[in-house]
Amino acid sequence: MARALGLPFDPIERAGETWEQRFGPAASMRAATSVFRVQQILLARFDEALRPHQLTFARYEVLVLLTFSRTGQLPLKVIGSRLMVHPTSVTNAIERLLAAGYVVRRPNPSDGRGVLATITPRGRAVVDVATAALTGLDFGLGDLGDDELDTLFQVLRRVRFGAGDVRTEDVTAPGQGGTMPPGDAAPGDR
Amino acid sequence: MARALGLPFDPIERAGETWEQRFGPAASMRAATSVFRVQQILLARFDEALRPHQLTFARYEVLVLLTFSRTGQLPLKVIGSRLMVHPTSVTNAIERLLAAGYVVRRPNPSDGRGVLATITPRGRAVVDVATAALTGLDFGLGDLGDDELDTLFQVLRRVRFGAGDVRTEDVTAPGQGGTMPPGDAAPGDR
DNA sequence: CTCATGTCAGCGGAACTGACATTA
DNA sequence: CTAATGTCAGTTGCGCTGACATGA
Repeated sequence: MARALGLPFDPIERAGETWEQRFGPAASMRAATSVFRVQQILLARFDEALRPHQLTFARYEVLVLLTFSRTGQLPLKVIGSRLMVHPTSVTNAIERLLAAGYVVRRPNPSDGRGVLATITPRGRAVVDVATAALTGLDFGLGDLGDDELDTLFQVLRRVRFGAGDVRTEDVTAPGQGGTMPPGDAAPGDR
Repeated sequence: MARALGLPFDPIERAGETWEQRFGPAASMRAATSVFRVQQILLARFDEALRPHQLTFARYEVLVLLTFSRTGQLPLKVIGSRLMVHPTSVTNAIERLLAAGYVVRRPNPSDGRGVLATITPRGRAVVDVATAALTGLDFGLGDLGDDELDTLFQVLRRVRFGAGDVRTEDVTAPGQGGTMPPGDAAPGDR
């Protein structure tokens, strides 16, 4: 759990005031610093909730992705590209999930180089309880209203798209997306 | 640098659609996941910009905090509480900064248990160039306007305060804060 | 041949725990 | 005495690099 600080002032706001006197506009620095701090808070909450199930948030995301596929299995490369993690991190996460009995590995019959990770019944069961734990926490964002949650998502999406997460020239317009069925073999997964 | 993905769709938006069919409202999950991804993007950008100066973002923050103090020195405990990091992490960061010649350590004359970190002229110089590098990147948030930067800060602040970063019962009201002068011996640093 | 997929060994940085010394 | 400050040793988790094997 992230330590509660209990300072009588907001350290980021305080830093922003000094920053403006010293360096100039502080809006970017304050926002970026806030992203870091909130990520730290959320990660601590998630990992605490998931630890009893021998999961970290990163591994939980892998399992959820597998449950979202039609057949409960995905090539490792798809896992990496969807979750935006390094190939070696995928290998490592799958290894841990394997040790916990949540997935099995097998060669990809349609690509001799590839490996398929398949979720097990135990894996599906732990996803259910872990998801209940996280939604019970409101994903750490229970202090925000629906409008604020959506605002947060929209603003951060602009940052993500600017970083090249998505080929924006042909992405479906926000708000009317979803014409493409979710599945495990979506075109363009690279 | 965080890998640019170039997916033809937004993986978080896609996950949110499936989530709603499977588990229910996805607003919290989408927002939380977005915070994680943006933090990853920003950290990669910052560390890339800071690496030539033998700094990480965490160590850069320590140096900036020191330049913000009147005398250029702070007890390690104050560094830890302002930057919200674990005591052993402070010790480690100071050790690295010491090795790079950016700070010196000395016993705290007014508390025999404590240690003061003092920024060196080299440290002040590297803060200037590193700050120029980061502001040149707009802290990774150049795709956002001033209004969005402020919205992001405000929304994330609600999350931070909810986590106990600040004793909200006596924090100065946002927007008219700043009555307390910035300094290195602010009351209530614990 | 090139390119893609994945593993392996190893490294760096960060956050943590528990034990401990020192001092307020 | 208790509580606070900080260090030390060690662990975990993550993200990376470089080298490599295998197969498309």
